[in-house]
Amino acid sequence: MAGDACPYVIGDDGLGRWSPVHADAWIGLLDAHKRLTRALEGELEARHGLTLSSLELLGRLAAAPHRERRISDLAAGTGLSLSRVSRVAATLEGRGLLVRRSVAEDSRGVRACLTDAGLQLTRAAQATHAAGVQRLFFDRLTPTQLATLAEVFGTERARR
Amino acid sequence: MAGDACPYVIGDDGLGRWSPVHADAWIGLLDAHKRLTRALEGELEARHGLTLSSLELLGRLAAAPHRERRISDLAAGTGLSLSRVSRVAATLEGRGLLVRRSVAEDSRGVRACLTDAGLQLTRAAQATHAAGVQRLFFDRLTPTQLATLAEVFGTERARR
DNA sequence: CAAGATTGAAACTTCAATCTTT
DNA sequence: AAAGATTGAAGTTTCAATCTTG
Repeated sequence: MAGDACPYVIGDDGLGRWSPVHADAWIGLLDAHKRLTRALEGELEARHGLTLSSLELLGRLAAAPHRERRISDLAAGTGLSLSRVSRVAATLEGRGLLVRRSVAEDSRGVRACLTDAGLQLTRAAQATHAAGVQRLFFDRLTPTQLATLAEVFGTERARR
Repeated sequence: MAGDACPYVIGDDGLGRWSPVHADAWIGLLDAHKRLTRALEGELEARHGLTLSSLELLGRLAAAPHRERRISDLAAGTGLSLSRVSRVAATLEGRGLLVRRSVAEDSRGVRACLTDAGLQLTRAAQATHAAGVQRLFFDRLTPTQLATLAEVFGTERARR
């Protein structure tokens, strides 16, 4: 807890309140995330018919050796649940963007294999997405701000 | 999994790959948001049976004069859709945390009125939530980092 | 029994009617 | 016709079986 300047106070009306700085940082973070993901997801959906989850999966496949990965590896790598990966993969397979094949050494396993059409769409969607992130996020940061964000959230990535 | 191969960049072709700083800032932001909301929502659900959306609504009611607000005001204030507010309000009414009554001057309108039980639960849940944000977010930031985050995301709040 | 994957049921959210009132 | 609110249908995600294989 904070020592002297307790940023959180239970007011007379029973409401929790933060200092302006704390509110800007926390609520602003939530709002920014909402705005960014909505805009990026909308762009992706409109131009390529993909959700962010789909692109995350496709991107992992495109970067993988042989452009294929086990379902469980995808789940662990993305932080998505196993059932969700299974369902997204089923949808993408229905669109011909990937094919599911069994794993030779372990008959329980299933590997998702990116098709040529899938790779093509993935590249296009990644270009759209990267441009969007640049425009909506990076372009609005000063070099100093960017460095601080990387410092704060970089530890987040190292954790995984 | 291919080291830190990032699913959001174009990848092996060498096109548009982000620097480590950019990747830390953007992907770390997404990961941090996911981790924080999951932890906070889980805590809130386990201890009070509330979602973040529910608490946001209840919090607005607790802060409002007479502890009541119109459905449409709640929607506008929280950024949630009207139908979502309507459904969340129905659930909360079913639990006896609020009551819906008509608006005197405008028979189309409905106001959500916090009950005593609702106020009590709201205060408890807000204390839990605030403590969680403090512990999981603020406590991990230096004053300088906090100031920068407020600077970056504060403009986000001013926009609304 | 444990692990990999899939599926059904349920929760949450949004979109598009729908209904009532202004 | 426009605004406030609700509801039905559909999409997304999670949880809890379920099935198969090790």
